[in-house]
Amino acid sequence: MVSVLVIDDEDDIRDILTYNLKKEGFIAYAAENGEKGMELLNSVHPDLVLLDVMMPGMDGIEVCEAIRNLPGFERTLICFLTARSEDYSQIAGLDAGADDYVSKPIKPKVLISRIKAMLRRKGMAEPEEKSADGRLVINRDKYLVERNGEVMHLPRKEFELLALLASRPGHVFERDTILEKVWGTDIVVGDRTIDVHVRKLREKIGDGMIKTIKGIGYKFVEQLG
Amino acid sequence: MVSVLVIDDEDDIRDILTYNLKKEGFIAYAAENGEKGMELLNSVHPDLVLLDVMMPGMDGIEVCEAIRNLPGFERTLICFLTARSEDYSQIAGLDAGADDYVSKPIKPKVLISRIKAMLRRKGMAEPEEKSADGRLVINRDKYLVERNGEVMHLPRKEFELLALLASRPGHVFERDTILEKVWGTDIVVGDRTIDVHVRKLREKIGDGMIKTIKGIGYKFVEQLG
DNA sequence: TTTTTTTTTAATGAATTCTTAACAACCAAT
DNA sequence: ATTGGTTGTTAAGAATTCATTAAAAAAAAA
Repeated sequence: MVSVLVIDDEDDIRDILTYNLKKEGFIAYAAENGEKGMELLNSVHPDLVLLDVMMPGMDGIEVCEAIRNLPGFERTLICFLTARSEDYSQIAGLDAGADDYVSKPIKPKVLISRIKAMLRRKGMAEPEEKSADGRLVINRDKYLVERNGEVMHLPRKEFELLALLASRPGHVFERDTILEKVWGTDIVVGDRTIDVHVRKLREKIGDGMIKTIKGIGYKFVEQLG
Repeated sequence: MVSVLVIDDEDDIRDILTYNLKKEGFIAYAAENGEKGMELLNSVHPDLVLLDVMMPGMDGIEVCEAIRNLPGFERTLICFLTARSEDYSQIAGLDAGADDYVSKPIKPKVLISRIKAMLRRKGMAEPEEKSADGRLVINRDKYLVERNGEVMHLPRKEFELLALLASRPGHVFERDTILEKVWGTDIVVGDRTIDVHVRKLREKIGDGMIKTIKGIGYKFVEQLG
């Protein structure tokens, strides 16, 4: 399931976009400014961010740079929403790491097709991911994990769970977030399912890598000296 | 606690920067040239390096590259200090992996805000998150509370209660408000429940942080001169 | 298909966290 | 001092949450 975060200060735009995104089967979230956007980003971990350039407070460029510099969000797609009057080349010059631009006024159909194109592109070359602490190398397209030179294969769910947790060492992922990111929103699984998968992961990658935060969720341990 | 290493050959600059950094709650170190800087880097492992570009001996660019190639310092932030006369684009062209640039003459306030922006992007703890007396850091992202460098884990209710009180130091939260925010509206708990949680918090974060306002509620102490 | 692997559930027990209850201490107003 | 109301403290046991196991169900592979 693909989730999209819309950050725009205009109420109408947010409503139109989230409505159309949901109609297309995306999970849509919205924030009215950069600061709130960054908060939501942390909690929902979207696959794509639609980002208005001109906003009061933290503008789109700043938000984009902030996202690009946030560990764990390297693979998050960013698409700028620009007013027609704004000079495209200027924005391109200020390129802060966005994946695409769409000009206002936004035609929902155009936006959706651009989004799908971005996702398609992203689906092609997937570089290997490294967890921040360097002790674990995660190879996304082969579902392989390397630990101290030892390569092991993990089943899909276990792999996705590990990849999520390891994407931000130290960050506590709530159980809901884990369910949403690994299992999706439509499928319903019992509460113990996560535990069992964590159990298997701990068995395979070694105890102590994944820590339980009782009442909240799980986290991947941070770099230790 | 965030530590910063200043590498600059001018005594005045080093003094001004370390003074301002310490005033802001950072731990500051200084070195007068690249070689000594690299030594200090190894021993103190700072979160951020402020690096003068023009220095006798090893210049800033070289130091930056050296840091970037040093295992264990991939996440160390680097910020160049550049003289206005130096061509920004040239430095940008020589980009050796720095995270930001600040032009001389350096205005401390500008520098501090740039540093905070960098830390925010990097997802690191900011001095801003500190509570009133500067000795408590509440990190919701990691569900951790840090006190005098000692990190501790709090159970959910205690954490939420502390986060609420510390969100507005000095503000008195009524017992009803606390119940509503931390426990929710539907659940009903007895009168002593809050007290017990406050008791446990005081035990863990130290007495004197949370004050009782008899007949009203509780507050987190304000900034003390 | 059959076999194997992966995923989910269910059940039990352990651990942590939360709440209560009883009483002590405190403060302000009689 | 006495009273009434509020908060502090403590310890016990409720309630919640998680770990673990085994086995069933589903999915993938042979």
